[in-house]
Amino acid sequence: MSTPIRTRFAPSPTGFLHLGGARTALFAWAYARRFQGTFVLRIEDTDRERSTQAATQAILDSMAWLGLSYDEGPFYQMQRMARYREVIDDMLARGLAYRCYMPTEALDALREAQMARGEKPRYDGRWRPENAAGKTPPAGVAPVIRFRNPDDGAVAWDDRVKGRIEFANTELDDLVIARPDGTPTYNFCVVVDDIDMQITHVIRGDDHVNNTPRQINIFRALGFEPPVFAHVPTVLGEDGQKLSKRHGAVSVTEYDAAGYLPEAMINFLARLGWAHGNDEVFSPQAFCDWFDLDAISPAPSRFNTDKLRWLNQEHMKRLSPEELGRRLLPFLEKEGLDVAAGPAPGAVAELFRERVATLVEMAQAVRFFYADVTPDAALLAEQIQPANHAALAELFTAFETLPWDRESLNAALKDAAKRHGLKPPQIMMPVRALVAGTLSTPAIDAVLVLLGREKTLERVRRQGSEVRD
RNA sequence: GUCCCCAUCGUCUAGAGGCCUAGGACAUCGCCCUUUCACGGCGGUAACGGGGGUUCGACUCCCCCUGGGGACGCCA
Repeated sequence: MSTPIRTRFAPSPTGFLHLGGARTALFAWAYARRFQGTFVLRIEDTDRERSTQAATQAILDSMAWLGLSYDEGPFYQMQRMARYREVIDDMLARGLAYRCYMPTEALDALREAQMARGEKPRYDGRWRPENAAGKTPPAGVAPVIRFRNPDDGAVAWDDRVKGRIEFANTELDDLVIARPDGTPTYNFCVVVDDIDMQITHVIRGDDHVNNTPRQINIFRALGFEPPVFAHVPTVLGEDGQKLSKRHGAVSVTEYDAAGYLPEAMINFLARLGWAHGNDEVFSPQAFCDWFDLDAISPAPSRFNTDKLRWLNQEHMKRLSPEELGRRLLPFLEKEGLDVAAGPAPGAVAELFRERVATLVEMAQAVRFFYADVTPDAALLAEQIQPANHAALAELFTAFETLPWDRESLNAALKDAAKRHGLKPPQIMMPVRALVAGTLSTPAIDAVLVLLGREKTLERVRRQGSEVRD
């Protein structure tokens, strides 16, 4: 019996949850689900300047929308201060950490000088106990606390997605684990939290690989073996550049608002850097059943809207009409439509799901079922001409009494055309223009059935009054 | 600058030394279906960055180059 798996997602609430973060969360969540493990949510809010409650809420909302449910948490690092101080005091007492009185200006100058010499900028250890003997702390400088990193040897780990990675300890310096005001810093909190929360697998963005050796050193100093690490590659924008605001939508909530289905989003994000043979369209459940760390590609991948749109349509096609209608409902309301005044959203959605890629597009396309349309005058003039006046007039009269079903409507449409020597489109297109205000609709008989006799007659009579003259 | 990582069609990817005449998907192009727009069906264009090894045999393993990305904070 192997130890139960515990993964975590640890965002810092300094902004919305972006696509890269969402995919990282997805992988950590799926891995826990796959092996009946525990998924922990931890909010890393030690940066008081930039952390906001609004950002925390946005992250929570995004995860809820995607269905990434957590088993423990959310834990907030700001509420764990006492614990961090306890560990820091212990490290100080055991000589694993020390106070450094170097002013930030001096540090900046040091770094600049090192860069100028072509060296990697890093702290020189001047306040290490062995170097500081005899030095008196300058007055008025509140010290930071630094972790005493090993001087030699190497730190290595077998990354589950990147393979073996090794860093020489000489590349690392003594990092600050507590600021002058006593608040602990990221690399330190992460280690204490991962130990306390018994995290077995750290799945995070690969912008953290450089932090990993430092964290491993802290784990060991504290007497713990580090967890398994899996660094997932970056999600780039469509242009191959790092994701940023100028790429348009980068927040997952924007995809919710744009009418994407969460299951499509999960499907898309999952396929970025991961594959299960040639499977392209699958459910969140299937993903959890198939997912494993070793199958993650080590290379960064680009976001692709075309593929997301295609996947979204595929998932819309897989939903039952009723369910799709339920998903569509809020978008109809957002369009300002009175849903009660028209056909059931499910019936409409079933008719339109093969022609649009998002729920927003669908809500816009089905607008004419729920609100009056004012066809463009030029469109009407183009569609309604002397040649089809008589046929249309005859058809509209038939509309008053024929059984209101597809078969009857279709027959009436064709008969009217035939009797006047017209081709079916010559009669169907004007009807489309009249009732929908556009020439591009599903089969017109199906549209009319849903629209209903009353509204149909109302529209053809009012808009097409000239036909009867 | 230093360190770390990465490298298959335009894009996402399959590929664990012979199964590769490199497969799938999106996008794109053509044809078919069609009462519009879609959907769907069929077909096409399109890739192993370069150079060295290792091997009977490299997309697959090793090295170098090139090209990308990331890190170097009292941010996370």
